[in-house]
Amino acid sequence: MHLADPVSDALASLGRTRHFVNRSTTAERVADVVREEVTEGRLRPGARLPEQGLCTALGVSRNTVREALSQLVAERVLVREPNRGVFVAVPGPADVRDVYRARKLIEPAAVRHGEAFTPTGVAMVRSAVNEGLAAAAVGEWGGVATANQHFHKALVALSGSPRLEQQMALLLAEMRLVFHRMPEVRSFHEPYLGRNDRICAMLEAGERETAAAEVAEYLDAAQAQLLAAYAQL
Amino acid sequence: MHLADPVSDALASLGRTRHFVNRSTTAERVADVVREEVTEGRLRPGARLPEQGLCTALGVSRNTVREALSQLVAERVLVREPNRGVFVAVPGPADVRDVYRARKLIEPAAVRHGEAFTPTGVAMVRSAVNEGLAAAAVGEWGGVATANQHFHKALVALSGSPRLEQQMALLLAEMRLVFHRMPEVRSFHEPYLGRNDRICAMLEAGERETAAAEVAEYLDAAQAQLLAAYAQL
DNA sequence: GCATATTTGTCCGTATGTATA
DNA sequence: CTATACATACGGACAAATATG
Repeated sequence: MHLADPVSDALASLGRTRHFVNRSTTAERVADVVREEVTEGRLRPGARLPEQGLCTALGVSRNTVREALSQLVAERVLVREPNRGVFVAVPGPADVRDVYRARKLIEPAAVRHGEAFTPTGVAMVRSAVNEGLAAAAVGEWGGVATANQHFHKALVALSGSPRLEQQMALLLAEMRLVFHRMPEVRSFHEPYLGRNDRICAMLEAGERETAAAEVAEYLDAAQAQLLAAYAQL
Repeated sequence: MHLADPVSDALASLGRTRHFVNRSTTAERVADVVREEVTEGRLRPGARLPEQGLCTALGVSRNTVREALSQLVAERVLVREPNRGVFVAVPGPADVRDVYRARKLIEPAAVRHGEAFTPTGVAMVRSAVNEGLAAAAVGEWGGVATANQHFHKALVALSGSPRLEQQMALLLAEMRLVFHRMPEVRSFHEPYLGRNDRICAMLEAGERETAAAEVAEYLDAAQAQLLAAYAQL
């Protein structure tokens, strides 16, 4: 089975640890495994996930698999086509536009009015910026992409709202699917390293208003670049 | 069973319609029924939902029930306590604060910068305002509460983002649980009818900035009133 | 266009671990 | 502490929908 290989590599023991560490349910662990397979790009957008295949690969029952898949469908990582199965989501231009519509409301607002604008909060932003610079220095473009997500996650964390952070996590997970559809991931994030640094410096200087405006402009540019890439696809 | 009565009243036929109208899966329909039972207040916060009881009441299998319950847990309508079962969520003061934290970022931003600020979008807001006034005129305070939710839903719809609208729907569902914990629901929404009308008038006049500021103040007042009510509880 | 095989959606029975009276 | 109730997870079964030859 074409998808059994990467999946079975990544888990080895799901039911085995059940008796020792029952820190979560089996379905949750299955969902975690599949989610990581998707976000890491080993399961590409459009890939089919047959229930039976996952059962044998993961060594769990079909009921458990179905529960995990339902959860991931709710997270928009997978989509369910009735009586046909579940597939890795394939975000189109309309999805990109809507994700950025939501981000352009949430991120600047969190920067501008967030209640968690504290030294530690800003330090988290700085940490993400440095993580990106370090990854770029050694040419790890996958690491740059991850650091970029941490950057935007840290921006929303300035809101101080766990619910908004969770929503942002879903939007960023969708963004990973968008990037996995593109051929040139390496060069995409690099231009934004400098912008991240500048925005972070504004935050460290307490200039929230200008930082928020810069974030909005940043998101506009990123969206335009992505849609342009989609057009040539 | 103490919870079988209201549930069994509300459905009558779940599996029966399966052969005729298969518009959605059984799990989805079960989730819809339970969600409505909760939002309508027939299942109160803290109520327990035993899987077996739901099975017999709804005439579906445990697998289907578990799938539906998982979905509602993801929506924060229910909470799962490992190996103990699922319960209707009991939002505390911290939840109220966080829901309003998120709303105070999203709603004013949607009013201020939303891409769907159109005559039809504003008309939806006006429609919700009128719905509330009509319900209040005949003393239907439950209808006033529902109309109020439609009002805030319409505000976020001005963003033009389906994803933000869905997120808002989750937040409003949590708010219903908050209201169901309070004894005086009737009088709570009434003072806001006038504010809704004023905000709508500002939108109709194109004064988005002042409307957004008014929405922010509105939300602050509502949060304070709710937390005060929680303190005397 | 039709017959067949595959997969989903759903149900049932059962075993085991956990929490509570 | 025992016993009961329940959640968790498994495996098997079948009809219906879909895909395939």
